[in-house]
Amino acid sequence: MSAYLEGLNTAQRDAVEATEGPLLVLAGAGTGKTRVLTTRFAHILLTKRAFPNQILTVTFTNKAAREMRERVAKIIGQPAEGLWLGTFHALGARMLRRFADRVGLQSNFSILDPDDQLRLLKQIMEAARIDIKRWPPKALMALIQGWKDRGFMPSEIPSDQDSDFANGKAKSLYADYQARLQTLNAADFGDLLLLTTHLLKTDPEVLATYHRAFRYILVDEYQDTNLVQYYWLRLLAQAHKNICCVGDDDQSIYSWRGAEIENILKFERDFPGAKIVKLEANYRSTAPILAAASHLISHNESRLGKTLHSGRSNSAGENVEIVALWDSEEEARMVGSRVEALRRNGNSLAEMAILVRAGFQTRAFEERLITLGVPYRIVGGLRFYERAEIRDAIAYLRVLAQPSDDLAFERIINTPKRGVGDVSLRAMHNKARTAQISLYAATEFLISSGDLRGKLRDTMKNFLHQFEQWRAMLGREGHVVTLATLLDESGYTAMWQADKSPDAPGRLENLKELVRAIADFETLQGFLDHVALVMENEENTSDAKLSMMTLHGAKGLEFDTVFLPGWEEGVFPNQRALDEGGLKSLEEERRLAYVGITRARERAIISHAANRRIYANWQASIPSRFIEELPPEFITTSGSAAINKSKPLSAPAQFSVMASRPRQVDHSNQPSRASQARNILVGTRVFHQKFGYGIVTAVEDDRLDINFETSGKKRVLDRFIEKHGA
DNA sequence: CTACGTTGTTTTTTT
DNA sequence: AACAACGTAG
Repeated sequence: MSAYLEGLNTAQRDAVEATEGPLLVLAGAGTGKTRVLTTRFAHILLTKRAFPNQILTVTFTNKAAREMRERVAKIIGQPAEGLWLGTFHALGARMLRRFADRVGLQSNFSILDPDDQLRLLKQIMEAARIDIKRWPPKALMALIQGWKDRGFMPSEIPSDQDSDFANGKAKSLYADYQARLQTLNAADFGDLLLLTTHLLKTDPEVLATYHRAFRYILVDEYQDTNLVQYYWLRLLAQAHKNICCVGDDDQSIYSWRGAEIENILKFERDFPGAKIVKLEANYRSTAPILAAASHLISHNESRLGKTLHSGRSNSAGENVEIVALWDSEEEARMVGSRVEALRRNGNSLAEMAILVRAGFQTRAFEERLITLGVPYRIVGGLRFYERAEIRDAIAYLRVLAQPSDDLAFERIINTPKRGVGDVSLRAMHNKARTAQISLYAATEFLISSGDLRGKLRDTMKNFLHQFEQWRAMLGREGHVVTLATLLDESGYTAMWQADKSPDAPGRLENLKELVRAIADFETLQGFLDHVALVMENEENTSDAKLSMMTLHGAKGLEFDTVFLPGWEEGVFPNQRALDEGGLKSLEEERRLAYVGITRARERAIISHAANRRIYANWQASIPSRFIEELPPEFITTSGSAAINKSKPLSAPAQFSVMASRPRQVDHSNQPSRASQARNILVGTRVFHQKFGYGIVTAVEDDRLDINFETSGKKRVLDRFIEKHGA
């Protein structure tokens, strides 16, 4: 047997070796899915079934694509270049650029981000005299996205999929929007797939081109595909039928973004003669964690049904913990002290994560971790390319690359301030509309025609002249120098230098980083594509930090220790999801819980609080139904608000009383051991529930002066502190 | 054009 | 409660 096949289990090897015909690999969490995918890729190459560029490999995230590329390179022993390996959108863009003229675009079309889309839609709605207050543009954007996700061009929307948005005008607004995109020479994310699919469907030449190109197709995370992606794949696979989809129906958590769990559930029907391989041996987690996850997910109806079993030789481990707390603050304290305890036992922060259902939950933990001085990072906050200064700089580049990019032009025409107000801008818009030209061209026209007068005329003339110089420079000296020059000469850098807000220096730093980043790209177009499609920030992962993120953000990751707080009805399962999607959503929430638990290698700590602050006021909450769905023999329950079944501690009464006055406990931050023997001297390192760690600087009876590490000097009563250093 | 007051919003968001 | 986005006044 070939070396690369060794070490695979039987199912994995089956999945690798079944190269011909359709194959669905149902890969449970932690069963070696990526390994199978990359080994399969290598196997096809090494058995000489295809050349590297004849394999189409599709992922959802850039991260997954990158990982795959690295692993493939390792196996084939050379840098994996010229491959068709990337995200659906990146590959779609690549195809669309090649055949752009067939859908009325030029191959250098811009890719709009959601922000641009929204502004454009707003303009279109205003032009159609639609009341934006009554019909929010955001809703239209969602509607159009939904249509695109399902593969409908404006003319193809079936009547039962139409909407009564804006009294039934949605469809025609969608058509207006598409027409507008075409004149702007732009495409949105949805178009990258919608238009390529349309081409594959209607243009035999395009279809034949790619049938010739791809002999094998590999798809990752198939459970997350939406309808267009499914059509796209089916059209491409038609010729050779060698399509291998890897996925896990139990980890489908993006239905609200158009993902169709049906795609994976009906794979056999879609691809006749399909083979199915199930990967069920989990190499990641301990037996109790697997048991908990499996038991929980078995409550779902619509699933293909896999049973994970441990493939680990040392699968014994701690039970999954359920900790019942009084309120969200106590929950944060519990997590904080557990983190510290684990750390003292030699566990790295890099191997711990707090996974929450919704972003607002991170706040309590952040506060606590800051107090304790525990380094953490929030994964999935504002991304580099979403920052205002970066988007501005990129808008400059977009206008440079394509003067007709009106959205970019509009963004920067008055940034920094050039005295262009509503009135002037409207004049430009008017000209552009009536003459069917771009804003850039319209401005040019208004300058030479003399419609633009006085100071503004000079400013604009200079502005456009600058662009021409930069464009000349781009050809002469390349994009790196040009960007740096442009930022200075346009006055953009100066604008932030003059800004005295505290985040201005950081923004300038970001701009420098952007100039550094652009150097990695050969062409300006290449960079702009990267920016549009690979929106992510490389973070220095050098120092170990605890990770905090949403459950959605955690998919595909794993940690030794996973904290799963907020398992309360309403929060998780999320009430709004339940209201909107009923049973289907409940099942998706349950899959989310499954994803959360299966992130853990060694221990999972689930918690819930009896009281939680929602917006302004406190609300009593009850434990999540998911907790009852865990197997009792593999869980251990504890915590101050635990309902102790052995003692008759009438829980409901306790809840109702306390729920009415939750603040009462909130401020009684009593340390747990208030009456321990005191032996505190000047210089002792102590801990205070509210202020964190500090050194005692003076002692006076029961009062202590303490210099706290994070909150400075304070005088506190000695019963509020704990000696540290146990 | 900017500043201030009012209003609405607050689940998840791979591209 | 907190904050962003929007509209109106200066």
